[in-house]
Amino acid sequence: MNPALEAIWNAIASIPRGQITTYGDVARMAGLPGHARQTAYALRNMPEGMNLPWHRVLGAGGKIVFPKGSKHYREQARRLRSDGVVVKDGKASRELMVNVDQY
DNA sequence: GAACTGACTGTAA
DNA sequence: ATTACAGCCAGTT
Repeated sequence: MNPALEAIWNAIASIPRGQITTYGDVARMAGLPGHARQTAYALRNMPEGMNLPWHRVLGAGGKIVFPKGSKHYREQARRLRSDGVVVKDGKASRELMVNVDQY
């Protein structure tokens, strides 16, 4: 298959609950620096069955890349909050998750 | 192989 | 804060 995509999927799967990252970071984790868009491609074309925490992947600065109010946008925001991540005005923050982890 | 495309990113106005 | 634009790079036309 495509080893690059598998590396990316693998990297995403390794993101701990309550933690967030960016497209560029995922690419770097997968050993593909500068391939942020490849991460996007991998997410877009990910198989149905594999339950990846795709919602923990955000754009640079921790912001949701989908158009605000779009279906995907709401979905991602919901999942993030479900992870204990604070989402404010399209941007996700890890600040409160520290507290969550402590309890 | 050229042209386009995009769940990206950083810089500039 | 918002918008435009130019790099970016693999995949698809």
